[in-house]
Amino acid sequence: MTHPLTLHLGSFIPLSAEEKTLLVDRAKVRQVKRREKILLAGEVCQHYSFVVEGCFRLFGVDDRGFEHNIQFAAENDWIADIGSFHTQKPSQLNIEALEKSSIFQIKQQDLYYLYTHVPKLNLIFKVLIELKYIEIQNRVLQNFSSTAEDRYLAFLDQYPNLSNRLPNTQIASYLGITPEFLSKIRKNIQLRG
Amino acid sequence: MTHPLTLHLGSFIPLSAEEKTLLVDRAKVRQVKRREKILLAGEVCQHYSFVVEGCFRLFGVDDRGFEHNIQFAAENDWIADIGSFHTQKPSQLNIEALEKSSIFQIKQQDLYYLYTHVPKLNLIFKVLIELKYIEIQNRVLQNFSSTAEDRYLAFLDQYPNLSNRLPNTQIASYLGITPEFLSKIRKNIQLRG
DNA sequence: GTTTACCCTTAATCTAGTTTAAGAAATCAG
DNA sequence: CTGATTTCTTAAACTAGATTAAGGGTAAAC
Repeated sequence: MTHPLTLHLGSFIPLSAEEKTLLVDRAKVRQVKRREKILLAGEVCQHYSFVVEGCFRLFGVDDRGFEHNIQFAAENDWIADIGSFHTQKPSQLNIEALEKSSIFQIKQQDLYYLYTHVPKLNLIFKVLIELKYIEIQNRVLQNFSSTAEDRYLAFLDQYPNLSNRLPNTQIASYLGITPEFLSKIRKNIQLRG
Repeated sequence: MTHPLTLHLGSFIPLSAEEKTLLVDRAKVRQVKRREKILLAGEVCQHYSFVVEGCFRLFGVDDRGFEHNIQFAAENDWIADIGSFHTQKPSQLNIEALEKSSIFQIKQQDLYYLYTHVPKLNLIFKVLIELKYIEIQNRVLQNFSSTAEDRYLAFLDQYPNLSNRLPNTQIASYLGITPEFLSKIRKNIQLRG
């Protein structure tokens, strides 16, 4: 009855039954396997994806082939390469499921159709992008807090539910350190705390 | 005659004479001295500022008192703590003029007034935020490109005009290295190139 | 339900970047 | 124009974090 997507978007500004129908008709459900990628670097990001269940990572690969996690998204969060989606230029990033997941996807053309037929979505998605902007800016700030240990503690604080759920390799990649060094940090914290 | 602000915003979507008037009435010109701060950490960011002339930096201060530049903004660019502006929560960041500057400022309440009276500004500012999002995401990606030298070369590429204009201390703070190490990098590049 | 692939930890060695210091060069305000 | 402040460079000693390697543990998949 209550569609997860209308429930989520309606929490910003209430939506009429009509508006909900327009929305639901353009959101396609999709099951994603663990390790499956829903965006490959080189492709244009064609969808905004809303996570109903599971967990994803947005990551880039550097010149030397190392992966770097930029962002995680779990239940009730959105994931997309916002840059590629809006410019329709190839993405430099990948989006991969870290767990078996279930998502709703809205295609770029459909979102722009919805923008004109449900004008309040313009406002809602402006707010969503603002929130994502704040998230990524906090990430830049967090990277400043000098030591890797400080950054790890900040990560624990910010994602208490994800820290038990994600493998250390993924957390290390997010923090910009090696898994080995994350092990060292954990040991040091244990010895003291 | 052609106001810098309407010229800039009109380049996204043309504005009527009436819309221009509404806009210009709510944009206050301001002269800013070198070193003067237009946002202090702890304050709420009350303005979007459009740079007509001069140059600004957005920066945070870490636990140990070190400053870290997140973003620069020169002519025809906007600067604000988007997070603080939209949530109306205290900012963790500062905005400081790196040169004697001239700007137009729009207050938060005025921008929201304009959103309702000039609806297309909703769309224009959504695009502006998208562009800022892409800029900061590229910054996160750039920080991945392994060595500090690579990051410096990427910086030169991305801001060819700013690299001659900014002191090395500011560039080093943006790259996340010490000015001393930036000197070393420059020397190494010279010895080879 | 077991085999295979992934994941975590520890430790030794190594390196990119920091710190400290100090003199030379450039820039700014009066 | 000039003194004062900021900025740039060099170099030596130091440290946070990477790399490599290797053994044991855990969870996924057939």
